[in-house]
Amino acid sequence: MEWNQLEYFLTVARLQHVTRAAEELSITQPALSHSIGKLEEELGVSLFERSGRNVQLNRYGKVFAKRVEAAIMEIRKGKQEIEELTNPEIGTVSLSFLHTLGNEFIPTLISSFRKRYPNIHFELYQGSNTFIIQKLEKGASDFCITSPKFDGNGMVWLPLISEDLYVVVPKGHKLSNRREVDLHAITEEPFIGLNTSCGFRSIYDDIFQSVGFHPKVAFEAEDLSTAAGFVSAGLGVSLLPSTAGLRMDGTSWLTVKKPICSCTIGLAWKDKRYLSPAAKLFKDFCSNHFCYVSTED
DNA sequence: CGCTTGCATCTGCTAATCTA
DNA sequence: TAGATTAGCAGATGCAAGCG
Repeated sequence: MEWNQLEYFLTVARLQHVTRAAEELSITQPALSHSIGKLEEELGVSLFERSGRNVQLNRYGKVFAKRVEAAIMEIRKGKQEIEELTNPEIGTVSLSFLHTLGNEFIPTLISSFRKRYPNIHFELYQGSNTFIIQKLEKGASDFCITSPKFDGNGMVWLPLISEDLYVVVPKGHKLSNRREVDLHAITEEPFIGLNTSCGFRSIYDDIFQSVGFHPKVAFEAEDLSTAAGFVSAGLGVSLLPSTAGLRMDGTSWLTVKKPICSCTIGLAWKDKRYLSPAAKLFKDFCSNHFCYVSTED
């Protein structure tokens, strides 16, 4: 059974006229008649009711036509999907990212990219560090944008930008009038931390370990904005990046004089996994767009 | 192992024939 | 007489065997 036999069959079924079907298919009428005959022979049943010059689908033909139509539609859809995936101009990039990057960083990045490649679309997933890394591991995302750096298990991580971290205190706190402080200034303060599902947790753990003390954790929040909200409510102090949306009323942001506190946001992907041309374009775009950071690392 | 050759099969053509 | 079917032919393609 050949693809063209099925197309010939559907054309005759649609037009109910062998000669007109042959004209539409740009073959001779006998060739079409022969092809239909061979198909019927292979199936072991007649597909058409022939009365004189009229050809009409019989009940076998109707059943078969329904299935052939569905199969041809599926194959066409498959071809189209592959075309979309492999054509960089009309492809899709699947990207997962941390909650806190959704306010400004990701929209700005995607907006810049789409100015250059307007026909490339994005599938976006937003969640905790654990969630987005799982998405990448399972192949549900082409990339994830996260912090801190993670590698191993066949992952590649490209640093994009570095963000300074600030000591955040409630307005009216004894430190709130200071512009900068040493990290040791919050040794005895109730600290609003983050739970381990948040990637940022390991960043401040490393920083506190490097300075030789552990903060007195009062609460562990799920994400950065919740932590900022707790500080705003006067429940403690925290150490946070100056990400858009975190600078709430009722908080003061103090530069950390010692040690240098920063975090790097990067793009991660699986090294050996196939990347569509559209995904490669996005990776190259990120690499060029943020090259000043990449070259520093 | 790779290239060539010959046979078999398939597809589509024209011409002839059949049928309503 | 128009349109469908059949017969026979040519070209294209696939496959297996033979050869270097």
